[in-house]
Amino acid sequence: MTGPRERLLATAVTLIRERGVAGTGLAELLKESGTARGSIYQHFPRGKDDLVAAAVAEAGTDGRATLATLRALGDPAVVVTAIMHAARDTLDADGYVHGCPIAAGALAGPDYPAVVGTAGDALAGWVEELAGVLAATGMAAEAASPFASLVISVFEGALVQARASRSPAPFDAAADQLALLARAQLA
Amino acid sequence: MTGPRERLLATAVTLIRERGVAGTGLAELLKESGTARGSIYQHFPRGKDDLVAAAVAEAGTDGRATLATLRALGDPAVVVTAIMHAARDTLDADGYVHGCPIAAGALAGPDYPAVVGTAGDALAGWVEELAGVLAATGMAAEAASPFASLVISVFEGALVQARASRSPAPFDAAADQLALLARAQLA
DNA sequence: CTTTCAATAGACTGATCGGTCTATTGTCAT
DNA sequence: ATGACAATAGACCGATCAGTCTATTGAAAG
Repeated sequence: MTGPRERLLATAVTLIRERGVAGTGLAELLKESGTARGSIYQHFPRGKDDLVAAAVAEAGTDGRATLATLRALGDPAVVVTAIMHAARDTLDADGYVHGCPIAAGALAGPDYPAVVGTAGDALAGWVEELAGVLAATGMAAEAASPFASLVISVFEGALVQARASRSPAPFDAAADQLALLARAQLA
Repeated sequence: MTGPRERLLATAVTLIRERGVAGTGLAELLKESGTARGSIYQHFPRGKDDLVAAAVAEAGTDGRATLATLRALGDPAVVVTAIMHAARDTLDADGYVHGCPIAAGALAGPDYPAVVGTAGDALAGWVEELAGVLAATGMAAEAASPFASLVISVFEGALVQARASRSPAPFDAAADQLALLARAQLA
């Protein structure tokens, strides 16, 4: 088994995906992760804001690594459809319970300044990574960055819409049109 | 001055836009709105879940009415750029403090089932209204609905991204590319 | 005038919040 | 073996949580 730090981070990611930052209590986090209360402040001296910010950062780098693997798909249109379909399938298999931990962090509000800042960094990292993938698979450098930003916006927004309506439709609609737009960007 | 019900709803919308549903306490809501505690349960017998759901519903119909006015713009590409620019300007003037109340409701989690359901209805209403506007301004009926869904996704996602990074860039990137895609849908 | 009831002010509940503390156990490296 | 420190278990703190209650005021309708 891993240490308490890793357990806390992994459990925090799961809980904020479901309930948001303010909706996640430390008691539940400790019980769910099987960790002693003191271990929080051993690893995150500034408490919940620190802990959740670290969890968001970890989820951010994980997501970025996943984006990097899409380079192998070779075509921008295929890359964006793969992102949308993966999100749809994950959400559907999950019962529309879990959202994006980065979005949860971004909307955490003024009580959690470190969390919000970290979420901003994570999203910027995703856009940067995706722009690199798109450029490497044939998209013009000037087009890649704004298009990557758009794709991340679509991903986050479709996730909100899909969870609220308990339907994968927003991702299906997005996949087709983003593929069309990706091909238009190439010409 | 309006009655306590209207004050509660308006204040609830403002607070959940900033802090989310779980992050908004009733004590703050009462103080901010200048309302007696008992008035909550006079108008919303089931408490916070009911009250916030009503606030989300109200914000949903307000937003839908705003979308309806965009019919006057006459061109789908102009409609979508107007949405993105309006969101950008509002957010920028606001200091990136307030997000979308419907998104806040959609992510409220299992403690607020009425809120999440109402947020889903509100988003569906937005997509429906926007699809009608796009169809009325020249877009093919089959294309209008998925494109409207995409625009709402972009709006919600760009809002998350913009707030986290305190930058209007996501909306600017989105406006250009959605206009391009709108024109491609017409051909 | 009287009845009715929304609205107000505020005390009060039990539960939970995030955070601090003590004491003990376990596990390394010296 | 000893010292250092992470990890655990759990009591404890003041503050806040959503929700209930009583008492009083105000205003409109009969």
